[in-house]
Amino acid sequence: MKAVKPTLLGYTLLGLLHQKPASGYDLRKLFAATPLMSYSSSPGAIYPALGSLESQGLIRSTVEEQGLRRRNVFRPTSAGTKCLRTWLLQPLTTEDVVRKIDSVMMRFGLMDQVAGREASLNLLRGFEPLLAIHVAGLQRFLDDNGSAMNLSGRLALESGVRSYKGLLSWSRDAIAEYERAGKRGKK
Amino acid sequence: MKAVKPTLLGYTLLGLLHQKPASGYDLRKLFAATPLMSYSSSPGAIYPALGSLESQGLIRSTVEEQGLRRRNVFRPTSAGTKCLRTWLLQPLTTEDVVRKIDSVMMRFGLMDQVAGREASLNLLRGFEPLLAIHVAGLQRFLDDNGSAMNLSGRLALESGVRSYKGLLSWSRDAIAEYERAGKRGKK
DNA sequence: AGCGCCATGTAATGCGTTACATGATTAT
DNA sequence: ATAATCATGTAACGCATTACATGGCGCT
Repeated sequence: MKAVKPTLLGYTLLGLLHQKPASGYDLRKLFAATPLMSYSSSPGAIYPALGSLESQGLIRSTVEEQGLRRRNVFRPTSAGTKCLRTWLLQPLTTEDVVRKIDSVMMRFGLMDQVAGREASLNLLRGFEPLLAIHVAGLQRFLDDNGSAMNLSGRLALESGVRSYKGLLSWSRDAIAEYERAGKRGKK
Repeated sequence: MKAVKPTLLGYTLLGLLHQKPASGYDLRKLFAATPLMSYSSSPGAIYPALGSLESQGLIRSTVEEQGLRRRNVFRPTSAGTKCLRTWLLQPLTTEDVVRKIDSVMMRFGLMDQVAGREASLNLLRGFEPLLAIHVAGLQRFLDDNGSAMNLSGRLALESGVRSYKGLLSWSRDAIAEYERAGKRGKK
């Protein structure tokens, strides 16, 4: 078995297709219409990415001619779904928190549908302590070096610290929300 | 005169060199030691970027052999400083706010040293209303579509909204801080 | 007949990442 | 002596961006 490792965009497409089969054009519209992500809806990004997923056997396309123009509708293969799950369920690393937040949030956003609520809650429970550690480190750096920096530099750094603090409190709220939803579900 | 347009990393290096001349290795250490940015300290990023800046005439290198090993110390040329200022003082666009926040924050962080406090405050004053508009748009999308999304998807979106809200309130605090500092300075 | 949208792509370009490579110098 | 650190790079690779290209369909 060969190593198959889509890019973040690839995984994202895979996740979206898992939620609902779609054509390249559908996906482009989706990217353009939702603030979900920082991706561009450019065809030069999406069509090649779909092509590469298909050539790796992770998605399959079927042509639909339903009265209108020809549409190339993609859906994940079982290998694709498996690959997606593996990516989603991968344990979180410090590196993920420090430099790949986008990827983490994307994984989380797709998680419910593909891997279930248990898994989502699990991810959050791993996320929170890693965030707490990182926030503490940033705060420490700011305390140590802030006074030696010029105002705009210090404020820029502060904005980064705040943003991680916000994420930390978000993660706590999100855990609480899952726990509430879980209780309701079991009643 | 040819068009000279460094990348974000290039501008960042230019800004750091404006604050203090440094060698490639110094810069790598700086990137590794400070949480300032999301960049990697990999030599494969920094040395080529420095090379390209040099070949564009934006920085110049002088070899220093002060008792130790050979060090290639870079500093901006006057063209480099001018180019940096132009980038910093460029008006903010909606696009910047929606998809290039990193670049905006980097510009702000470097601003005091290169363009003065007036300019920093000016940037913030342009930033705040653009942020407010964007936050309103995100909130609107969330209100309209939130109930139709699954829990993890909605929470992921919420985290994005919160993060922009945090940035908005940061920008207000930062403006206030500049105004206080300005008053103190003029007394 | 012509304009604009639907739908799919390709080509050129440039950038960062990872990994590899080299040599000189200080510490143990 | 040899390991670690200083200091500089190069090569291969993959990826996204921008811009261009094509053709069918629907409206006016």
